[in-house]
Amino acid sequence: MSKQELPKTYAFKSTEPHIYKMWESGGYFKPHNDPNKPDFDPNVEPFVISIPPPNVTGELHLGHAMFVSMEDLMIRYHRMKGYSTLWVPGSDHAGIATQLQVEKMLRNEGTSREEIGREEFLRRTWEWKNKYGGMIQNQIRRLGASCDWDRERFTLDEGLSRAVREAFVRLYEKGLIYRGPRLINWSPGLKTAVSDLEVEYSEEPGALYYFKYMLSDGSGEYISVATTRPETILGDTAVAVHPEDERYRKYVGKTVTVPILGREIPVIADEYVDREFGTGALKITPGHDPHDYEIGQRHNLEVLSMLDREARVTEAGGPYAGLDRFECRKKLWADMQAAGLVVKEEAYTLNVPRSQRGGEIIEPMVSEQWFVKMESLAAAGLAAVRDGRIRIIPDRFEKVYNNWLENIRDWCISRQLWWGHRIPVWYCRDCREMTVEREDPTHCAHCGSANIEQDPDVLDTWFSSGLWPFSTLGWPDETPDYKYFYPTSYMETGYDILFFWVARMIMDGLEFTGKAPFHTVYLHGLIRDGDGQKMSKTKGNVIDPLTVMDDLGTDALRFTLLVGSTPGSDTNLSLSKVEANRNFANKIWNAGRFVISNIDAVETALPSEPAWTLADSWIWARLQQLVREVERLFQNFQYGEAGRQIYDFFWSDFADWYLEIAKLQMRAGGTQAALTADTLARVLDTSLRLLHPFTPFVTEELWGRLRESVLASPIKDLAADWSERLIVASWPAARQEEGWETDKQADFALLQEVVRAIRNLRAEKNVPPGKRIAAALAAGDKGALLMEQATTLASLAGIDESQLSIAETLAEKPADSTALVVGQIEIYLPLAGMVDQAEEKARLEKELAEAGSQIARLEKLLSGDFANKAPANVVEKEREKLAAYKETAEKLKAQL
RNA sequence: GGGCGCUUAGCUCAGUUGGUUAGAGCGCUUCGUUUACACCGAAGAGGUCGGGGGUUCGAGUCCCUCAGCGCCCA
Repeated sequence: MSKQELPKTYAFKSTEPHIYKMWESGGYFKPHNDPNKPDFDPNVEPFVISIPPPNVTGELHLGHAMFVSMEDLMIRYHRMKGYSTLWVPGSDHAGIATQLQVEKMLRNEGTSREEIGREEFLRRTWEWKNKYGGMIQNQIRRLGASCDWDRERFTLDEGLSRAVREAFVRLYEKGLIYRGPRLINWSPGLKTAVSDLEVEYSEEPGALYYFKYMLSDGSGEYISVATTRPETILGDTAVAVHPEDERYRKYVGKTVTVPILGREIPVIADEYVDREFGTGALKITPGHDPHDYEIGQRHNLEVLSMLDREARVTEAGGPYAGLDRFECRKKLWADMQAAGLVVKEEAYTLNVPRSQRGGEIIEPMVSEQWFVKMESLAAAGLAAVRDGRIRIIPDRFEKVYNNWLENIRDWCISRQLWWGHRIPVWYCRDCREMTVEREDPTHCAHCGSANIEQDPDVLDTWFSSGLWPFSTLGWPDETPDYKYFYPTSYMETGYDILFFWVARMIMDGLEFTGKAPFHTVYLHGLIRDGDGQKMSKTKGNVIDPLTVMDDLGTDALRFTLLVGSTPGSDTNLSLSKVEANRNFANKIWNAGRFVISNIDAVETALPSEPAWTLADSWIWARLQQLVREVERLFQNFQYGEAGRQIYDFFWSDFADWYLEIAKLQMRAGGTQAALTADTLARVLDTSLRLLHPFTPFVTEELWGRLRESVLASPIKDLAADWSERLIVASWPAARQEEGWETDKQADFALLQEVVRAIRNLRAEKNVPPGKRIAAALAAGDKGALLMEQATTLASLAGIDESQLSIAETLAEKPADSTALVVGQIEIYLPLAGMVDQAEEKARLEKELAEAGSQIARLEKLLSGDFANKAPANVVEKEREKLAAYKETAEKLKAQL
């Protein structure tokens, strides 16, 4: 018999690495049914998640910790349920972010990407990727992630690049990709176009500038116009008014003169103009404002570009050419002031477009870019959610999703960057035609010329991310993985990338594979600090998950994130919560230690006719109830609530009550001890299985020890069908109630009530904790039950069993004692010398008053419509309560 | 401007088919080192569930409305 000496405190630091290594090297993260192996069975249902790929050069933050914890929970649960489970890991090349990092490094070296050239820059970037790219994957391992690392993918891998190429060419061939000059969002700092989604709007104090647009006819009349960006006056090609605006009707069709430049531009009428805003007249700059651009299209206005790629004024700006956009604003306004064209300035809150990356002000401008036509793709995406092929959790996000897709605009996919998938388009210098092919061409497809050149731009990183669920499984090839594991099952990610990523994966999946890429989208919230503030380096409130894991353990961090969150809602994380859960991990450990030591102490085999005690039956009934609840909650994606219930069961029911009683039962020895150890082992086993998806490390470690102990003990049959490791143990099956549970639970609840009442009184009367006192109970028809539980009762309530008398009724009230009433049970504790009669009377009267008010409340309730209209079992419950209170009141009165 | 969410104990939050005495962790008070655990145990204090109205036998939970805070879209 191996007597293990387990440390008193759970040592997560030494446990976690060896457990993870055991799992990974043991192949436990791989799907048990692999389509690439000869014994593959296509009938086994797979369960698949593709990881939201972190930026390849990123560092672990709590957002990662959140999704890894959540997805690992989903994966482990399904693995234990017997699905062939696959979690595909990988990372994203993150075009802009990575390029910025490498450029920063180059700057530190005193050079730049322009200086070293494209080829060298890419070589350096790959070098950087190879050096830092593995870091985040190892940090994800520390979180316990059970993904199949052999299937790890990177968006710039050869296979995934082929997928990108295939997707682009297909869209192009279908006419869904086009190139053209359009108004796009330009990032002057990064010198690239960005998509609408990559622009964030922030409210900032600014000014509204009012000025005069003089009529060109020399009449001296003018239209007063307001703008927030005076420099764009240089690009104006019209002034618009509302067609029904009486103030301006007479000017429509005339022309006005652009200040300083002297260009004549028309006054047009358009319904878009808001008569209430500003002066009711709107300057139109089609080259630098999205709404103006549309108006310009409607009226065939000229589009002037008055800013270049660095946001400096172009030739179109005449004397201002070469000035920075903000300098120009100042100078032009000053000049206009001098020319008497200024009306006024007033304070105004601007909605400033800023780059999601870096925060600089974005300039709308016209540029030649590649776009994807979204209309048909969006319609398919909408349909998939509408008809239930895809379910979004929580469902309120379906509305957000619909709203976005219903108003979608074409997606600008070209980026003026070097790090990414290069656009597979070749331009012919001879015939000017484009060649778009799956394999790199050497000749123009139109004229055969070899004088061709590839488009210098790369694709938006999200273009490749959108293919992720199937490109990682081998698409466009029909690989065994793709055929078996695609479509995937859940897509779990933060709601902040619903549009960026989730919607695009859905559209791409439907377009390219004809299938929804997953059937369930589960969205989690953002992690904030303990006071609900967004974490940021400037605020200094960032919690580093690596530090938390170092200090408090991975299980504690995971449990905190999982239990502290509800779907779609933000989570406030504080270290005190993680500490509490570190304590929980320790509780699990110590309860486990206790159970194992008891199993090791068993010397007798189990009897053929088990005689379960009340406590045995109770804890078993509670456990089965828990299993049913957890199953129900998991099915409803309420992982947090499930975790909470397991926590409560384990700590309150199992550790606080059952373990204490088990100590007594073990003391009895023999078959009683064997039965108790058996129950301890069963309950611990099931608890660890339920907890494993939440806290994989401590449960795996402990379960291994438990299994060893059981196998080495007389109750070894219990573990006969256990797997070797908890990670692949079977998930506890929910069973139907057998009928006896309610009564046993009620009996045990009564025992608890009696114990609590006595403990309460002892504390109130300052009875020394160790002092065993006498007690006399008049228990009515509960007499038999309590007599049977006498030992337990005595032990838990600190009563000397030899001085405990339990009867149905007492002939006379024991002298010099204090009385307690629990329902129909009277409890007399002879606390000689400690009893103050007056105090005693006051206490009993207070209790009687309490009972009285309850009786009044319940009688009123039961005499009303409630008794007729509420369901019978609910009414019955209230009747029973009333009866109990009446009995209590009765007994209390007798005391007074 | 449109949409969504939140408002529950001093603090941070649970509470999803409405069931009548609203829970947890931390913090607080009192007591305690009995051979699983002081990262612990026992006992306790603490809430008109944001305001108002409605539906219902019954509302923290459903509906309307107001207020404050936050987020998304335009």
